[in-house]
Amino acid sequence: MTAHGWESLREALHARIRAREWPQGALIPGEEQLARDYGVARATVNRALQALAEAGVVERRKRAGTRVAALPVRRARLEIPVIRQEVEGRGAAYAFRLLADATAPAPPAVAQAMQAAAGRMMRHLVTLHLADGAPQAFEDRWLDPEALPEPPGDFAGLSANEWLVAHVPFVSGRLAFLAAAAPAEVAAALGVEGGAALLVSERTTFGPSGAITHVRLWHRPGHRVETTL
Amino acid sequence: MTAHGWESLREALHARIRAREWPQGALIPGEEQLARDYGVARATVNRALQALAEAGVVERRKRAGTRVAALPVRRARLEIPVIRQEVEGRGAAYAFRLLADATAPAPPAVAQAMQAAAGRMMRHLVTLHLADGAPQAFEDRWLDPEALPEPPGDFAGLSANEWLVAHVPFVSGRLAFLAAAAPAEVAAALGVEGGAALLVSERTTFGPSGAITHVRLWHRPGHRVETTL
DNA sequence: CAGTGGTCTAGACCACTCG
DNA sequence: GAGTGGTCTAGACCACTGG
Repeated sequence: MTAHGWESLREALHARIRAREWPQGALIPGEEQLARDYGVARATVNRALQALAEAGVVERRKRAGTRVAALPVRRARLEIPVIRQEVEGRGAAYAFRLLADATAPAPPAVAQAMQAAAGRMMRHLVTLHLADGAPQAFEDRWLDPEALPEPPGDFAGLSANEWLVAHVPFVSGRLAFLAAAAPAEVAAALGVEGGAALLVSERTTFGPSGAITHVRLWHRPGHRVETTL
Repeated sequence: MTAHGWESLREALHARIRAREWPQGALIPGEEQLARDYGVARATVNRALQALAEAGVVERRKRAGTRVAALPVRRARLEIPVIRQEVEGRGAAYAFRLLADATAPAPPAVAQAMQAAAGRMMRHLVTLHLADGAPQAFEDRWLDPEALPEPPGDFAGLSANEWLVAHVPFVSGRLAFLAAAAPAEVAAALGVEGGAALLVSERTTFGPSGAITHVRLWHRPGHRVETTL
């Protein structure tokens, strides 16, 4: 019943939960009680329980106490690197080609994702990312010029992604992964057959004054997004 | 320069970082200094900085101090629900059909992912998950019987996934998302055309005594894995 | 070896919310 | 209204690691 640090205390409590000492949904003792039981300060118990709550093992509510989660939800941490970093991290040379740069009315799906009026004029950028000359990802980006604190200029030398992370304060964003068959334009750029199954990541980024950009990234065949739980 | 809680302190420091007061890679003041500056206890500064570190905004090392991260890596938290929960959370009725249950030598790819000897005999389960009777996901699971603390019995009434989360202590796992064209068997079960682009999640779970199970989950067309950043 | 972050303690106050 | 978790303080010790 002794624990020296909050991590070992977390393990001790986690073990008791796994052993069904407290069944699913059951109330476990309060922080003060556990602090006495284990001979530690209440703050230490608090940290251990917060870690378990963050891991989805328990649910905590004021006044109601701490309960064993009915069905444990796994939470994974996903790291989303800038493409250039990902490529260079593999020891490959990064490059990109700006395939198109135009101003056009945003398609309905994009406008909806960005919570903007349908048909709003936005900057549309199409970029191909390369690793050692081989196609890595096909990027389709819509950028709301009104949301930018300063005009970005052309994106010939610096990718839009990197310009944005350096110049626009980030507030929140939405990210989704899905699978889709490659349209002809994407397939041609990536050098795959039309209709090939590709992993697509969609990202909408919001700044202080609303949506900034919406990106659809078609990854090369075989690309995997990996994480540990 | 006053901050009342660790969250407002985190915001204050984040704002100074975004304002380039400390450039990328720069060392920011130590905890003790910041505690004096803001008139709070060092523990409060510690919590604020730990939150920024977890968000990828700063990097902290003992002795070396806290630095502004060179390129901010976005970290997203993915919640991986049990399929039944996901379905029922949408208000649909969950069901599953066990399509196959056999013992067979693990294919090389599976054995490698589970860090087991090639050809090791494992239990192979094929399951179709349904939401309101409509196919939701096609599951291909390999289960190492040696890694289980107790024999699981048949999985006719309780899905293998739920039996495992309830009976096997979880240590770590690997999760990957990819896109793949549906093989004939999967396409038939999901009611889609062969070769359709499907989102696939692969998961390998490790217990105290090694790999427990390896799962390949073919999601229905249009399925998205979403998160916020 | 010295400075930094990591952690723990004992005590306190507060916000929230359940009964 | 009362009990719970959330947070803060002031002080302390320690592990790690860069110079």
